[in-house]
Amino acid sequence: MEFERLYAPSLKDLFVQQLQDMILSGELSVGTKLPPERELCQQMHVSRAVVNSGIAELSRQGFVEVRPRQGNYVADYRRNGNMDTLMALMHYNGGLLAKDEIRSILEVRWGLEQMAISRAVENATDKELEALGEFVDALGSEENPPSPAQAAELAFAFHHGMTLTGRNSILPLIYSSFKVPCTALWIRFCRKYGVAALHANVEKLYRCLLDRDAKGAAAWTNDYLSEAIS
Amino acid sequence: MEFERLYAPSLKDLFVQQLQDMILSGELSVGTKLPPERELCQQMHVSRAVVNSGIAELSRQGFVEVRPRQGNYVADYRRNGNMDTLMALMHYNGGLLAKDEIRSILEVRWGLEQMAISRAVENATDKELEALGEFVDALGSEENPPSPAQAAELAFAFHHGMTLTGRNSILPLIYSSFKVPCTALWIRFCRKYGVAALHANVEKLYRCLLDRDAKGAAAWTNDYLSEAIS
DNA sequence: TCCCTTCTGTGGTCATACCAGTTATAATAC
DNA sequence: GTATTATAACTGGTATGACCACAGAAGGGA
Repeated sequence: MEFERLYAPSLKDLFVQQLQDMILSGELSVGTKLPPERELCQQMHVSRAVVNSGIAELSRQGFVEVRPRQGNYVADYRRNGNMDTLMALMHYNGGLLAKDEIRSILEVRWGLEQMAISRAVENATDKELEALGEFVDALGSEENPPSPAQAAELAFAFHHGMTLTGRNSILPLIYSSFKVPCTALWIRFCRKYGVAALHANVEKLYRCLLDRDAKGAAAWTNDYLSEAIS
Repeated sequence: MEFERLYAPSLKDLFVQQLQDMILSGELSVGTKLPPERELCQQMHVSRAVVNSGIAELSRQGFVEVRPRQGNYVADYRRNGNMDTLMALMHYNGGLLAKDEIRSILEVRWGLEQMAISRAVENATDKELEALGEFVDALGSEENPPSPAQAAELAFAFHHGMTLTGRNSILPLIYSSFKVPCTALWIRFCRKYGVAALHANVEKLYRCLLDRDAKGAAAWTNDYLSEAIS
């Protein structure tokens, strides 16, 4: 018996979702001026605070451009979007990603991964590497075999931990921003090839780190990600 | 005569800033439990709505962890932060960046830039490249020489446009997230070496794109960024 | 024709009130 | 005395309504 976690959406959430639907489905095209907030309130039977905070969230996600005292406009989220836009797009598709987006994410990860590895090989202390090993062990644990979701979480913890050892203060922040899409892909990977395959992959990378083998790690990245991209 | 743009901070902004100060200065250490929102209201003489929305923003920025119906805790922003954290840190320092952070940003840009270039060389259409040329021209315009701020804006538009030509839907989103720190660094660069130097740099990259010269572009990245890092 | 004033509409902000879940405590049954 | 259950207090979550400041249009006067 497994029960999914319940989530009670607030009026604001519903408002945001409805506008996302309308924008992403093309019902509201880029550049369209939205009705005034007061009008939206009346039509949707909510207070203005709901609409206002909802619009603010949509603005953060790059779907709407707010021009104070002029009006709200549908923005070009493909062009001016940010990481939050990506999250919203993923959530909109129910956590699923289109093939094209998967490729894009893996390409970006390839770039970041290479840098993270080279920095980690150079700068990580033995103690830090030891701490990383615990994630690898947990991932391959036989008495407590992790579920795909837990495995993805552990893999993320490992990679994130690796970025922390690299003496680059920005990389962990970016990696954190990427947490949702990354774990989604790892879960996908586990369902397809099994948790053991993910463990083997991570362990191979971990060995390279322990051996301070930058070339091997880079080669691993190439193999693993180029395979996954195709 | 130059007048800076005025900003009228709201109560929420002031609240957020004060807590950022206290956290970043170490007055509130990681893990500390904040007083209940109602108590903060009384002490700071504002309504709970101000405190609540301010805490929500701090939570987005990774400075505070909200545990509903339990309390608010100071979070480990170095470990669990995201891009918003970086923005907040920059803003906190008045747009200035520490040497270490500059190096970090340039390193990350190095990784992303290489990917963006290789993708653009492969996929950009002639028409798209032509459109990019306008940014280069504007950057080097003699009748309307841009100010450092405008030049940085143009350089960003060029690089961002380049990512758009690469048929990778994620890269532009990341690049947009990076807009603030990137432009800050370009402004710094212009003040140091002049707008013309930035123009020369961008034009060199543009030539490589026109010639579909991936190697040359990669070499340019290495030269330009490794020089800037040191 | 131009400029100034006035008015209307817009989003920005805030204080209040109520809701729901957590936790500690006290009462109860065994 | 201990375990269990009911209760109350406290916490953050949310919705509402009202007021504010500014942009832009409309109108009147020089």
